[in-house]
Amino acid sequence: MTSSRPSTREAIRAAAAELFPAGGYAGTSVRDIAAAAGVDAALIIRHFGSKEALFLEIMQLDEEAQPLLDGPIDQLGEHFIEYVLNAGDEVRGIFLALVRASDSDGVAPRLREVHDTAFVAPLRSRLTGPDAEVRARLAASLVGGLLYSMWVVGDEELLAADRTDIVRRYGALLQALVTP
Amino acid sequence: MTSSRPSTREAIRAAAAELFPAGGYAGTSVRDIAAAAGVDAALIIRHFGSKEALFLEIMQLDEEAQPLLDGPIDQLGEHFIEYVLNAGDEVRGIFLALVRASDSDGVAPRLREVHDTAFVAPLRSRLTGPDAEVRARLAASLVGGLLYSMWVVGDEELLAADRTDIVRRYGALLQALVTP
DNA sequence: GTCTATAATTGGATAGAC
DNA sequence: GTCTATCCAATTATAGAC
Repeated sequence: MTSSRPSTREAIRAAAAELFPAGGYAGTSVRDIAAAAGVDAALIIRHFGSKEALFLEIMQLDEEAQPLLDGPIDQLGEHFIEYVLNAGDEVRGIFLALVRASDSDGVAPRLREVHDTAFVAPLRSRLTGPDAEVRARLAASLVGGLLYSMWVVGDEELLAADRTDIVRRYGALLQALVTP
Repeated sequence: MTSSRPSTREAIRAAAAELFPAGGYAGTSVRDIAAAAGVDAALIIRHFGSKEALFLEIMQLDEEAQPLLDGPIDQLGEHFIEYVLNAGDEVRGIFLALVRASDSDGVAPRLREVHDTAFVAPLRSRLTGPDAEVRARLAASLVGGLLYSMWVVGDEELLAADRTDIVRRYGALLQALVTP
């Protein structure tokens, strides 16, 4: 609002959003971000306070990234897996960067938060029954496990496999937690 | 073999095996390891070549860490989940440290290797059918997802939940991939 | 084999001119 | 708001005495 040139701050944000997931938190220096953004390194600290503050400001999910869960309950499993596989680089990048930087005290709570809002809460909202809480969290484990093996581990055979087959098979497992 | 005092090298190994999983790769300095081991920092480089070489020498699974898979095939799901939950700090520590350091080019292949030998291969060996390969890798995703949510994310409700309940529920999902 | 001292680099963050 | 110059701390790794 007070800025006369909004481009600088946005350029830093855009560069950070690209470099942090690619190179990791420790592997991405403030100077790297500054160079990619075409600005001076000092401006990053001046605008965001610290490297970690910038990281945490970028690595969060806005409301729009929440998956739609309007569909029929008996297809929730497949639909959610399909969403996770297609949900674009943004969610995947945030997930990846947070997981790999989660040994830092500052980012560990953020990973919990993103995991909760992206996986647990949407599933929890549509589950019923006495064990809904545990089932929702196991469901979130299952979903996170797919992201883990494909993008953290980088399982080549899984990445090369037929996506509709994965959606069908893995979605059926998720469905078993949703409607036991 | 050539060393007159095997204690130094072992002391370094022990300290590294404890500090790396706890503090992460970037968060653990050579000096930290040296202090914990009660040796000089220069000896670490002299004995292992580099920090990364030490990390990679520690963060691997020896054969003994492989789970036994002798039991009945129709209880493999529960047994494997039970193994993963109880399999001690060693496997968990290696898994954790590798996941969080997997943005480095040097450790990414090692994570794939450990994931393969600890999760994929044991399951793959007991699966039959045309889609055994994909099913084994989805099963490994499922298993890794549980470790992810409990130990990387640190889902408190899941950690506090009844383990036998988790084994029963999550094991049933794994079983559905083993014997469809 | 071990340790002291230090090199050589890189990092985040700051001060102050413009 | 922006940039130049720099500080200061921390890192891995090495050289050489003992």
